[in-house]
Amino acid sequence: MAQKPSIPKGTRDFSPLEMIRRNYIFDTIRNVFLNYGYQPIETPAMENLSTLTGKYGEEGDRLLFKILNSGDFLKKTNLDDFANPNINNITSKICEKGLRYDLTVPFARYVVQNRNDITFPFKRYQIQPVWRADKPQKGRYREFYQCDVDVIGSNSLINEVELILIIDEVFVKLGINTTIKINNRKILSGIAEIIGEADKIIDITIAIDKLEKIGLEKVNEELEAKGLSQDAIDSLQPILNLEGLLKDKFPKLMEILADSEVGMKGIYETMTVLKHLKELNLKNKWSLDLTLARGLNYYTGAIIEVATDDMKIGSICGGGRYDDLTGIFGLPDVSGVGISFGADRIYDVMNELDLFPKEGLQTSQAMLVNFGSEEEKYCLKILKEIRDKGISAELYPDSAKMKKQMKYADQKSIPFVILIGVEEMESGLFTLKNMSTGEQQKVDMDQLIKILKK
RNA sequence: GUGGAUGUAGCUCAGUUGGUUAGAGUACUAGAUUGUGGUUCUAGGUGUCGCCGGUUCAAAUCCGGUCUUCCACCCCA
Repeated sequence: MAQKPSIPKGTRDFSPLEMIRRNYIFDTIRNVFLNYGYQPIETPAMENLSTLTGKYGEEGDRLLFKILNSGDFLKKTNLDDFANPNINNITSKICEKGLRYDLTVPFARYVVQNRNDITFPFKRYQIQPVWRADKPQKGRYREFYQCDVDVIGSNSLINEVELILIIDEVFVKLGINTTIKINNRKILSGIAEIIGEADKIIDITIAIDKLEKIGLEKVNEELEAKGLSQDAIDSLQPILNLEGLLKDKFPKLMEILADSEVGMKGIYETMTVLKHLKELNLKNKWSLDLTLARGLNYYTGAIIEVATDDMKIGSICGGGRYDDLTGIFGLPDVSGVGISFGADRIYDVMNELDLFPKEGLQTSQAMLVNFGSEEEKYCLKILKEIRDKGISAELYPDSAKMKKQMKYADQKSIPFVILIGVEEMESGLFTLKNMSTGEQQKVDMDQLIKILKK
C-alpha cells in the first residue's frame, strides 16, 4: 500500500450513521427556528480578511485560518519584509482572504451589504461550518458547524426572551438537560466603571469568567497581574460574592451600581428579560450569572451561555446582543441579538448520553436478488412498480452468489428480500423472504405491496 | 501558543531486561452449503510495528526530531 491518506488535524469524516444523527440534530434545530419565524441564508466559507480581523479579540485573530493568495502570492512582498520578518506585515501582503470564524460577523457584513433589500427587523438563521485554527481536543474541532439565529434591527428585549425560548425548546426536543446562564455586558461595564477601571473591562470580564473554575483567590491574583489596583479589587469583592436568590441579588446590585448609568441600564434590561422568563415556564434551568463574561468582543448587552450538567464539554450554545457590529461595516445604530448552537458538541453530548432515537440506518425496504441477465431485465420492471408505490427498493447490481447477496441484505438491515428466478418468472409470483424471521412465502404483486407498505 | 501522554493487522489490543520467523479476538476472502443471510467448522492475505534519523553485531523495544490522537492551560461552540 502506498502512503496512507489522511485528513487535516481537527477535521473529521462522517459515516452514514453519523450523518443520520447529525441531520437529526440539524433538522430539530432548523424546525424550531422556522417555527419562530426565522429565515435561512448562507454566506461563503471565505471572507475578506479585513471583514474578519479585529472582531473577535486578540485570541480570535490568532485562530483565523488565512488563505494564501492565488498565483504569485509573493509579488507584493520585497526583500526587506524578510530581512526583518514581521508576521502581521507579511500576512497582510500574501493573504487577503480567510475562512469564517463564526456566522455572526459574516451575517453583519451581509446585512450591511444588502440593507436596501432587507425588511427590518430581519430574523435569519444560518447553519454552516466555521473554522478555527485551534489546538484540537475533546469537544474542540478545527472545523465545526454552528447553528445561528439572530434578529437584527430591533432593540426590543422580547427578542432576547424568544431566543431563550428557542434554546429551551431545542434542548427539550433533543433530550439534553441544560442550564441557561444569563448576564449582561452593561452590568459588567458598570462594575468596571464603579471600581474605577473602565478601560480594563475585557481583562476584568475574562478573569471573572473563571470564578467557578479556579476560585476567588486565583481570580484576584489574575486581576492583580492585569494591573488592577488593590482598591479596585477590594471593591469588586462584594459583587463576586453576590449569591443567593434573584430577588436578593438585584437590590444589592442596584445599590452597588447606583452611580453607573450603564450598569443601571444593564440591570433594567436583565430584570425585564428575567421577568418574562418567570412567566413562561421553561423546562430547562436558567439563572442570572454575574460571572458569565464571554470572550467575544462585540457583545454589548445580554449575554447567554448554555451548558449541560450531564457532561463536561464546555458550552453547547452561546450568544448575546451586539449594538454596533454593523457599524464597523458602515451601518450604525442597528442592534442585533443572536445565539449559536454548537452542533458538534451537541452530537458528542447526545452520543455520550445515548440520546439518539433508536431507529437504525435508513435502507431499502426490500432487495431483489440478481440471478442473471434475463432475470435482471424482469426485475428492473418489478423494481419500478415497487418504487412507484413509494417503497424504497434496490436490485443487487451483480449476479453474484446467493450467499453474498443475502449477506449484503443482512448487513444493510434490509427487512425483505425478493427472489425472482426462472420459476417465479413463469408463475408470475414472487418469493418474499422476511429477513428477521427467516420466513418465506409466494406472493403476487398486490400482496407484495401490502406487506412492504407496513 | 505552553506543558504532558499516545501511536503495532481494516477495528479493539498483547508483545518480557534490546535477540533471531511479530501475536490474539473481531472483521475480511474462499470452502463445508451451485436458490438462501445470522450460528458453527475448516483454510487463508491480515503488517513500512506512525514517519525520518541516530546508538548497536542486532531496535516494535533505547535516544533525538517530526506528525497524529487524547489530556491540562489559554480560549471557545
